[in-house]
Amino acid sequence: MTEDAAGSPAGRTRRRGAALEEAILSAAADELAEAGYAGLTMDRVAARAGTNKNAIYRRWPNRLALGVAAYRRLTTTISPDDTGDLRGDVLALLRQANRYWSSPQGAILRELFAAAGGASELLEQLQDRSGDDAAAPWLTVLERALARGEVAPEALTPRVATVAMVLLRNEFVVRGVPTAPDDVLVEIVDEVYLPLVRRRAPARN
Amino acid sequence: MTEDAAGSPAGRTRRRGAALEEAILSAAADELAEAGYAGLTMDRVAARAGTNKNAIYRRWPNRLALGVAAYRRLTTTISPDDTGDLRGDVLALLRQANRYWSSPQGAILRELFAAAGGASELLEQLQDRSGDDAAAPWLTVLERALARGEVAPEALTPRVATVAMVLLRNEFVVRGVPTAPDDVLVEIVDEVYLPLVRRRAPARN
DNA sequence: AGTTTTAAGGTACTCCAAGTACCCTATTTG
DNA sequence: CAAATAGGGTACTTGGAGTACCTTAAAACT
Repeated sequence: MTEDAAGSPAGRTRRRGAALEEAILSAAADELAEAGYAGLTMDRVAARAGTNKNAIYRRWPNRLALGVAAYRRLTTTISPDDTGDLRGDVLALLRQANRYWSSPQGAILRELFAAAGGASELLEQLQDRSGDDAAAPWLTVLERALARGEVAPEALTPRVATVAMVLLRNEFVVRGVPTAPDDVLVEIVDEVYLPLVRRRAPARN
Repeated sequence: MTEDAAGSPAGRTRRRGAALEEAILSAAADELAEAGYAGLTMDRVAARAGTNKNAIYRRWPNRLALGVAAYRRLTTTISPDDTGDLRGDVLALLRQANRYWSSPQGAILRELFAAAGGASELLEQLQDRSGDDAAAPWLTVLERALARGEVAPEALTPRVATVAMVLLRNEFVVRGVPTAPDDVLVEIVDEVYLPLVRRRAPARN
């Protein structure tokens, strides 16, 4: 939470450019955090930033674009634990993902995904958290496991590496659960992910 | 497309109950098909059904609920081909799914999913097409393959059976593509699905 | 048949928020 | 110091969801 209206508009020099943009984004992020995307209104963002809607619309074409931009500053990075074995690492990562999507921030992310509904330019900006970039920790975990001989080398592709995460996201999208029960995570890991990535008999065909 | 306003309101006996409900749903489905969920307005549905908003709100609590109800009558069922081998069956099924999600109906489904955004009661009603019911054709295909000795028996669970479909849906949700390129489907099948379901070395742990 | 109850029809309204228009003024640029 | 740029203030339009309320047709009841 930053300061509310940044003091009385009288006693402050008029902000421009980057400074104002900062203030708007910051206000929008605060509003997002408090009320979610559904509760993000342009009037309130303007008021909170101590400016008006014009200044916002000069920078972002619409509410959604502002929402996406503001979301990016709520974001934290995740790093994979090292539990010493593949199953432990994978479960840990999946639990992190589950916690994130269950968190208020995760709820906002889901709202934005829903609102973007296929607008790829905007979805791209959200991908840091769930798209290709999110493959990195999974690949890290698999690399460690590969060194220990636990996985097949073919598993080291983004498509394969992120399967567990994708399946988990599916729970949220399709079932609308607020949080996925832990046994679902375990099931995903044991029934799908481990059998998939572990060293396996050479494919016929 | 059914008739537009069902004749002049004067020359018709006043409809009630089921008959009216039918007319509303039918009008809503037509509107959905023409304008998508985004373009579905209560006023227009009412006008098209030759009634008024009250009659609608007496039956559905809000626009989304009406949209979901109307969607269900746009829906067609899919049946798995039998190409004779597992890879062919799976690819065929996945291509069907891709075509569906790329179709206008698929676009509507995606809009509704987005608008429902976690309202489980409504999501449930959409699951016929993408949730557990959709597992049935995959299980059928796997059963056939099991009989031929192509897959491991552990693969016959909904979670495992639907992995390919879930991965494909993910492409739509995360990337916002209007349609998934065929090589993505092939990749999903060859890199993930087949290695997963095929008879495999017993898991160590 | 007449009476009561139920639900449809008609219409007008409130409410809310997005996006726009305009004009005035402070700041920067040159 | 002038011109150009961009912020501030404010009021407005638009559009659609949801509501209120009254009138009237059709059922249900007796």
